[in-house]
Amino acid sequence: MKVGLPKGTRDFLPIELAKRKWMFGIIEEVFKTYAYVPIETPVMENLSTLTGKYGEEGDRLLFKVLNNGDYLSKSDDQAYQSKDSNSFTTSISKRGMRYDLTVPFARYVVMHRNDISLPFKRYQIQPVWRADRPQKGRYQEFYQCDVDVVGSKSLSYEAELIQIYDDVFARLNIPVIIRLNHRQLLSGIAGIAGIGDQWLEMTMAIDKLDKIGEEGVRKELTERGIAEKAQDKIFDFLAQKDLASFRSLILNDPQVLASLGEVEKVFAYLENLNLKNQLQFDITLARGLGYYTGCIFEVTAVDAEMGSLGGGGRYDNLTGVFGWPDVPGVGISFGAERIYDVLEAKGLFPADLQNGPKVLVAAFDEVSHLYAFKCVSKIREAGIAADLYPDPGKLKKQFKYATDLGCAYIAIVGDEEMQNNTLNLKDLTSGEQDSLTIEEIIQRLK
RNA sequence: GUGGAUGUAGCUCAGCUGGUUAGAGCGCUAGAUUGUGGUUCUAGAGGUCGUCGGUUCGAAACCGAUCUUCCACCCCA
Repeated sequence: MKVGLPKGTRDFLPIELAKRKWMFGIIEEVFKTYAYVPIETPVMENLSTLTGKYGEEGDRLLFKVLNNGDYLSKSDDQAYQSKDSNSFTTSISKRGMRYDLTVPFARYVVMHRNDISLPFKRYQIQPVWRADRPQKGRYQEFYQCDVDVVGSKSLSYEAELIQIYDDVFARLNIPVIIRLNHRQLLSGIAGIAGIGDQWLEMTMAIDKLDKIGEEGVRKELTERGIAEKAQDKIFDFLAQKDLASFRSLILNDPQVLASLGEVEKVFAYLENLNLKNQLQFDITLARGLGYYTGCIFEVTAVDAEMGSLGGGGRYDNLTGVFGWPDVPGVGISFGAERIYDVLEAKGLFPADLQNGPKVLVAAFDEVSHLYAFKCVSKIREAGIAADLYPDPGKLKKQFKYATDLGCAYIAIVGDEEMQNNTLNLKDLTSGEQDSLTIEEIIQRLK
């Protein structure tokens, strides 16, 4: 039997999991501090809940779950004959695996609207699945950490979420740039440039400005059928680096003015609050997911070659498709795998992440092994992680096992120790050792 | 989904234009050392050369398919 893993998925070693838990712990702690509560949703959703929410591209990346039973006899034979994969798929698959945490959350809010009170602030740390082609920092199974609040239009939440980004990355010691933009500012620019109906295409093109430059963006805009005159107008706006100069370009377009006012208000909330990371208004920031309607965010590491470490935005009508219109919401997501990779690359995990027991007890012979078993029990009763090596005898083996496991101490028991009612406790890092009673050891290891 | 690279011991990698029994370092196991790990020395184990098929007297090497990983797109965390 040849063993292997589906592509884009991974196992985690004990030390890796210790690091991940440390990272998730910090993120979760910040979420709780800002008064968000945890929820969970199932791995699978009805396919109808997921399809159409992420655009055509997203539908292609959805993992579908094959129906149980004799699914072929109930399949759409006509779709099969005409090689229509989409129709055929829906006839043999009614469930899919979650693609992100936001859409399932929207479904959750609608279904539990009588059990939650608005504004509802929740966080959710769970894996999601995408049938994307894997690359570095890009997997088919990966964790997202989402914080969202639904049921309020207050821009104080935008400010709060920026604070959460700032707080988490400061605690993780990763310097980041938090970029902020507004979706309607983008559509407003498109309107002023006379291409209001093509604003989404414009957005996708200018999103790449830092990657392909002005020339590249212009080329792409031309390919998308946007006239040169309109392009010039667009680039007038893109050249503006701050809000004030941006404002001077907007004549009297009420929609754009209002959006700009929203961005300004977010900055006003954060004024004098001493963010530890850089917050930047960036008119070129665009985010793919179709459902954002207001402010949008993205976080990138200052000095690491890694895509975005997180993103989010305001979606004023996400629950509408599930039958509950006009519930505004805003949220952000942390990309756990990428943050992990940055932490690893920069050596930012604490060195003392304890993944093994605090102490390993080593016995010298069968008689002392019986005694050692009772010692381990007492240490465990005191709430200290302790283990007993199963085979008495060779100390070399027991030492090696203790080191490999990451134990801080080893406690050796032989004739001498049994007579004196002690154990020989050795600090594996410093090499110091003492003869101590069980009580003294518990005191020392607490 | 498109284009391109990659795969040899647990890990990192050698292996010439196809030619005896496929190597090294690290790691692993045992011993030196029957009350002390990390250092040192000695010995040892470990490979269907990603998989399947083809070309050839002969394939780790050449060709095809497939899978994995990686890179650039697309998109995204």
